[in-house]
Amino acid sequence: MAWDTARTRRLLLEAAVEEFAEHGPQGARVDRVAARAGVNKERIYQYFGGKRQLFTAVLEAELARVAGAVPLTAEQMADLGEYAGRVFDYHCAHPHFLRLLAWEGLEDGRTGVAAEDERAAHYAGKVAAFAAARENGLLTAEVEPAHLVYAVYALATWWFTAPQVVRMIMAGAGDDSPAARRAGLVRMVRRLTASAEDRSGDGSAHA
Amino acid sequence: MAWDTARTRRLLLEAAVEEFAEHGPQGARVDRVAARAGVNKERIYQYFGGKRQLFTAVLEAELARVAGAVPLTAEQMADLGEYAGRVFDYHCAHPHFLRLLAWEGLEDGRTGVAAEDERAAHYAGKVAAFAAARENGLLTAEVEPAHLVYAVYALATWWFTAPQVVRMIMAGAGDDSPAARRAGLVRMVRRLTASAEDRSGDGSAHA
DNA sequence: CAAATCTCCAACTGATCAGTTGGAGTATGG
DNA sequence: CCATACTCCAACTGATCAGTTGGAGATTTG
Repeated sequence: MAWDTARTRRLLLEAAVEEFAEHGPQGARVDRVAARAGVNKERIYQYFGGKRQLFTAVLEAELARVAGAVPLTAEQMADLGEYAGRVFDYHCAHPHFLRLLAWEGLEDGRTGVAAEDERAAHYAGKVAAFAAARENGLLTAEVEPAHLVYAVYALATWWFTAPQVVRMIMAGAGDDSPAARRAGLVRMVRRLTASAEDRSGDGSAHA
Repeated sequence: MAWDTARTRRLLLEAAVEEFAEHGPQGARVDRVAARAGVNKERIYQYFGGKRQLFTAVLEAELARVAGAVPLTAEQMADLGEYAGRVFDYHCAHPHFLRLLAWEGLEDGRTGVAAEDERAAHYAGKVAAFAAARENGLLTAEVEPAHLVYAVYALATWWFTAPQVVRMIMAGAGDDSPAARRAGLVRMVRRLTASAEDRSGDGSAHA
């Protein structure tokens, strides 16, 4: 049978995403990654170099996936609430990513940030789109575009980043389903980003 | 000289806060905690039981501190933007806490949440205060009170939770000082929480 | 088909670290 | 002033784990 090194590599990377998302760069066990992949752990050193590099590879792979998955089109720009909703949906469906990001944040300073240039460019694009929308009157001028970008991501993702706190906050509330969370998120982002003209309406002008 | 066991305990706890905030429950080293405290590590097992229990003790101690530090008074309730600003200020001054919380969030599910009942009650109090303010017309009725509580904390704390992402988002922006961040935060929370009457004004009615 | 190369793996190594132990020093109570 | 109990510590132990090695088998190439 022909060798399929690409498959072995892919199996290892998939296993590593799970392992690192679950346990973080410290808690992840190289042996477990190999076992999950059904491959000898020595392959990790051949293909990736070591645990550290494997983590970076995992982060870069997931970063690439997420960047393409939730694009910010001109249409999205007209209703940022719905855009935030889609970001929320993505992370509901792929809970690994924000865990990896959280671990990266906690390691921040100790090690460099993966793929920093591409990511910086990615976010610069978002900020530029927000700034353009503000020029066109689609977006409030009361708040800095960069701060609005911050708010959209903060509101869309904090559910996943501090799940234990969210659970306690929502404990009393009646409906705490993902759908209810999403609806609240969409409404909040609309309120936050709506321009003055839109705001004169009923607050759900975009619906 | 008289024994001062309380002091030894306190030294260990302070050292442990630093160590756990920096490296997390996995990465923290018992030997390092003892060295920082200038105490033999065996004391940790006598006073706290073990690494795990020490982490819980650390979390509970910090939780107690933060709960008292940023109260939500009736006066605060009238300007939630400023309340969010004070939460932000606290975490600027005490960066340990949110790191501990982030680690707790990542461990969520694997181990129980520390002091869950007190904390749940704490957040229930916030939600109740928001609900009351809504009745009084101080707060928008468009969004669930619990979701507004979520938003205030998400917006006030995400700076610290995903510092690497925030850095990239803010890269282009001119002024990215803590003061600028705080100002943006205050304005956003006001926009988000203002009731319909307030919103008819210029958006900074609370200033 | 033989030499060179690649894939795979079990077993090993050396370092690290949580947790323990035994004993020496120090206060306290009778 | 002695018995008891508490405080402190250096050295040890056993487990875990990242990373290595040497070799067995499969594949390619000339």
